[in-house]
Amino acid sequence: MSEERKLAVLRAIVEDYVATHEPVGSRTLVERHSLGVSPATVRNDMALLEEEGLIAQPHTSAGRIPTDKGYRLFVDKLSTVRTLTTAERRAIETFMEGAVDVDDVVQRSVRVLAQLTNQVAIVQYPSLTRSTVRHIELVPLEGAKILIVVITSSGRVEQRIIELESTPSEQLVSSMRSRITQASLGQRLPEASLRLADIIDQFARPDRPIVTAIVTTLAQTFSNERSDERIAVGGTANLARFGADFDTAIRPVLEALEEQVVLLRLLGEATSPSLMTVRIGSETGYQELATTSVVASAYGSDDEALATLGTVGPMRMDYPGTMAAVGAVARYVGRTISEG
Amino acid sequence: MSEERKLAVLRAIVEDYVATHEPVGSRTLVERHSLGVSPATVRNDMALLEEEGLIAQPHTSAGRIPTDKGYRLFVDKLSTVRTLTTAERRAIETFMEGAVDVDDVVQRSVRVLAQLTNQVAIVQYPSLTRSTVRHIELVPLEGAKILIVVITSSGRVEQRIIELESTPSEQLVSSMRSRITQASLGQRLPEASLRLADIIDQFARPDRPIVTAIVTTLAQTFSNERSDERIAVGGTANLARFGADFDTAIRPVLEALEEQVVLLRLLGEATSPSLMTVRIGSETGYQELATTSVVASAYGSDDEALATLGTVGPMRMDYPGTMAAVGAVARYVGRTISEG
DNA sequence: GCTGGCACTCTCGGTCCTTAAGTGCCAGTC
DNA sequence: GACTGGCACTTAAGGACCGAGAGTGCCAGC
Repeated sequence: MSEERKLAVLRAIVEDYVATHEPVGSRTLVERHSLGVSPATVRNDMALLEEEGLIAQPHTSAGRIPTDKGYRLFVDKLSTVRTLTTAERRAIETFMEGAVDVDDVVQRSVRVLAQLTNQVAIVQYPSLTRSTVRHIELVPLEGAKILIVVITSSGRVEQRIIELESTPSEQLVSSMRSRITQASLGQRLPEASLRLADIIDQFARPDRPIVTAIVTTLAQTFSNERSDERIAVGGTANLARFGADFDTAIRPVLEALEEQVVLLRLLGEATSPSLMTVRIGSETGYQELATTSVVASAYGSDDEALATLGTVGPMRMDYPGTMAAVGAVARYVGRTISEG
Repeated sequence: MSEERKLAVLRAIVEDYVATHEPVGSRTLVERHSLGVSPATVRNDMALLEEEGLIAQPHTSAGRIPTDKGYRLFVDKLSTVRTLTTAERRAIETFMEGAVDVDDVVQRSVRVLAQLTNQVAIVQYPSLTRSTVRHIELVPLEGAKILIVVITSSGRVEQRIIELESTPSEQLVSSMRSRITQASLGQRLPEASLRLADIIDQFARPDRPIVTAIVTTLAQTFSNERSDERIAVGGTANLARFGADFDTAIRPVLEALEEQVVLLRLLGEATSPSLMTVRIGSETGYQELATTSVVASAYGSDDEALATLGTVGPMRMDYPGTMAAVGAVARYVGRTISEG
């Protein structure tokens, strides 16, 4: 009894099942892969694999399919990392080049990822709370309105227009601008938000209502959780490829896609860039997604993760290919965004 | 032979079929609606309606279902306009209140529309080419970079950051700002784009490279067709309610939703606000959407349409209810956006 | 430890039949 | 002349049945 062969059998089962979408039996397995043993031997191995909970049979007389645990082992130990073909690399580049701003980068990346993987692609917009303040601008508009613009290190530009109770003098505006800049430049947004509270006292009492209004708006913008939760989704039409098991495979995914909270949990926390997460079936933590897997990766600049992106697809997916695509797009997006 | 009764029968068929999703026969029709005649009489009417192409039977021994033409007649002549319940009105208000900017308004409206109609909702972002320039700002950043901000009458804020070949003097910046403002303020974006070309000559020759760079970027931003095509989609999970006819009803819609061009054609041109379009089945112009209908309405300020929004759903939908919801949301969004 | 052989199990795809729903038409009635 | 009751006809849907095919588990032998 060879332990290696047992794992080779598991690998063969996963690969065949992913390719054919049909339970794979001992005979076809021997035919397609040169295992050098007879079907009967393979059957013995299969019995053991089944005992270990790595494969299962849908019906007594059917072939085997991998279980969550089987895929997990496959992903962890058995799969060989695939690199993208040059055609695929070029596809990413042509698709992404010409993006004019961060929003555009995100939207294009969602499309290219969906197209590469033939799955549903999800891209989280660069996190506000993780980026730093690069520039702050106050622009008086007509009336007593003022435009507040914040540019972050991730290239994101947030703007608010608010109406003040009276028109501030040019001097006051420029004084606010410089003090606000001084307090927040280079700071993480949450910290900047804290620091700003202090500067109100630095202004003359009559000016304080105006300063307060502006600082409050800024603080809100900095800690805007809504922006942190923004997500782009694409490739839903690929759900059609899941096969006909509509209720088990498609409806739950569609429902999950409508729920931002669920999506965020699926993508997971962005820790360090180039960190790849694979959640298989029940590992997603949602019972309805028991036949679904999620491949996600953080993206960002060299040292720091800005957000995450990934794909949602059937558990029986091409893991090496998907992981390669997700990784490549994440690297590309990270580079593009940190370049500006 | 009463012409009125014939139409009453058609109305009853549409209403019943929409409610039950099953072909409706003469017996059940008489039972459910008090038509005051016998099934046999209804059968005669049905035969005539079928001759006119208003209803059809899927199989010889089945009941009748409305045809495209039947729904069309129903929508045009037979349906009574429904008004929203106060609960529904309140739902719109609570959902929409607290929107911080235009993007937020659009995203919220898509959700509320999907929820009200139980269908897929589509909202086009306010058209850039249809709005006018409200404010333009040039903000020098560190290095030779400059931030260009455009605020449009629809509340949309577009911004670009470009790198100039050299740092412009403060004087030049303020001169550019005022001339650009003068040339474009209040103008439609496409017109503003044209006018800007002329102001380059007004500057001294050494400054022209910088002016040209900025003006070119602005012109691009003004005529940015990408923004004109931006669309938000929501409620895809409602596709699950279409029933089990996956290939005919769900896949085509998912595919259409991925194609912005198709979506834009479905929504149609925004002409005047409060104009409602209903496209039924083959009227959509796409063979794949033969069992699908689109209800769309333009929205905008009182006198002018900014963009369109609507829903995509099964041909067998509750037309009065959907039209009421689309109309109400369109009015609400139009009001919100034109207010600021 | 591997293999061939064999009995066993279970799904899948047809076929056949019955049931139920609905129609169209005709002759009769008000 | 318009409506109605009755009746023969059509068809889809659901259930029972059956055979074929694929695959397994196990055992005896090499």
